[in-house]
Amino acid sequence: MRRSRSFIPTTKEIPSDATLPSHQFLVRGGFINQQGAGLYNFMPLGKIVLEKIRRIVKEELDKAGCNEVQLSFITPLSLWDRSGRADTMGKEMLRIKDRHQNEFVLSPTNEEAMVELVKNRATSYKDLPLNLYQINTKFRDEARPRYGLLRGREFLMKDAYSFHASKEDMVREFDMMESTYKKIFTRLGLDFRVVQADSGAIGGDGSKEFHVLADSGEDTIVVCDSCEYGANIETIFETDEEIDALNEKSYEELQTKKIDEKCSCGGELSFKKGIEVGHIFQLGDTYSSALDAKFNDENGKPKAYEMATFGIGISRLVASVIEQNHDESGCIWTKSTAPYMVNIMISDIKKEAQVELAEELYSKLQDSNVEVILDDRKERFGFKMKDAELIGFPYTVIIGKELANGNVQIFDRKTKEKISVSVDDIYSKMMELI
RNA sequence: CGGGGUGUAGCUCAGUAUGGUUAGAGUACCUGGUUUGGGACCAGGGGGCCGAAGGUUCGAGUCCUUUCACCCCGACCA
Repeated sequence: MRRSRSFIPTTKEIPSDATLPSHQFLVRGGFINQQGAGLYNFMPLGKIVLEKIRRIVKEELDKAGCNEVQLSFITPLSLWDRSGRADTMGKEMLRIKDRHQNEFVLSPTNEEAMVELVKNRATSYKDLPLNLYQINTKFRDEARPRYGLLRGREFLMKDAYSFHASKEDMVREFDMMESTYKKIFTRLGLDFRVVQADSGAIGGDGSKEFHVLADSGEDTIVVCDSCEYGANIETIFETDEEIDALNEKSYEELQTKKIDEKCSCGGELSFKKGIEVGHIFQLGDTYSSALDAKFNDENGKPKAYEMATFGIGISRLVASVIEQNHDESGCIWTKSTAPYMVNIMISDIKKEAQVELAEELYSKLQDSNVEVILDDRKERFGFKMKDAELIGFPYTVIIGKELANGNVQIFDRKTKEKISVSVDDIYSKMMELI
C-alpha cells in the first residue's frame, strides 16, 4: 500500500471522550471511529488488524478440529423463549420487530441457535463429538458501554460450541481447547494468564478465563510470576469482606501487597489487572435438555448432548494488544497483529535517489509477501516519524540523508532505536528481522 | 438503572454569569511562497441551522420548557 493512496486519518488531538490509551491511540491512529455509544467503525487499518486476529483464531481452531459456520445475526424471539433466556437476559438483548410485527433479537450469544442447528442432524453418538464455531457480530445492549472497543455494545466475537456423548469427552475437549487458546494468545504475542473463574450467568461447572495483563484491566487477578496460571480473587478469598476490601484498593496498593501463599508450581504470587479476552465453560446438558436436543447412544437410548462453549473477544483483542503494548507516542503492535510489518519512509520525496531506492525496496518486499506500506507523502521528516510512531508499525525503514553515505536506517518501534544498514544489505536485513 | 457533566467549524475548545455589530481561537483543510532529520514558517482562502423542537423578547449561542445525543462515577454485565 502506498500511503498517498490510503485512507488513514491520523490526528494530533486527543478525542475528548477517550480515557484509555487503546481508545485514544486507536482513534488518533485512524484505526476506528465512534458511531454511537458502544458502536465503532473499523477504518482500513483497524479492519486489517481485526482480520489478522480473526485469521489466527480461525487457523488454530481449524487445526483443533473445529468447524466454522455462520449463524444468522438476527434470531427469532421464540428461540430465546424456549430456553428461558428471553426473561433472564433482560434488556441486554436488543429486540426489533419486522413489518409483520414479529419480534427478533440481535444475537448476544448463540447457544440456542447452535443447539437448534445440531439437533436432529447429529442424531447418533457416532456423529459426536462436534465442535462448531463462528466469528460474527454480537450485540449486547450494555447499560453503560465504555472504554472504546473494550466494552462496546456491538462487537466481534468468536463463539464455539461443542457437543459430546459423554461428560468425559466434553472435559477432554475443554482441556484441548484450553491449550488451543494458549497457542492463539501466544501467537498474538500477548502476555496472558489462564484464570479459574466463576461461571457467571451462562451456567455450568468448569470455567476458565483468559486474561491479558494490562494496568487498565477491569478485573483484579492473582498471578504467578513463573507459570501461566492465575486466579480470580473471588476464588481465592472466601468472604465477601475480603473481596470487597481488595476491590476498594487501588492498583498501586495491590501491587505492593504481599501474598503469603505460594503457587502450586512454587512461584511467587502477586496481584495484577487483567482484561478478559477469552472464556471457556463446561456447560453440561443445560441447553440441550432445555431445548430437547438429543442423540441416540450405543444402546439406542436418547440422551441430551453434553456441551461446552468457548468464547474469544476478537474486537476486544484489538484494544487489548494496545493496552498491553503502547508508550507515550502511540501503538506498539506485536508482529502478528501489526497492520503493516514494514513502513518505508521517504524522508524527502524531492530527492530522486531516495524515491528510487524506496520504490525498489517496496517492490522487493511486496514480492516476498511482506506486509509493507510506502510513506510517499510530501511531508516533512518529523511529521512522518510521529505518524509512524502513533500507528505503531514494528519497523520503519528511513530512507533519508544517510543515503549520501550509502546507508539507510531501520527504526524499531518498540525500542525506538535506529540502526544504520548499508543499502546493499537492507533487503536481507529486513527479511531477517520480520 | 441511580448520581454528575457536556453538546458552538472535521478535531480540541473559548464565548453563555449580566440577551444587543457580520459568532471566535488553535489545529486540520485549500492556494502561493519559503523550508526539508522529529507533527516547520509567512501570506491568502473555504468551512457554522451554536444538538433538536417549542416559548419569552424589538432582538436568543446566551433566558424558560421539552426532548435527543454523548461522556464520567456507581450498580449491572463479562
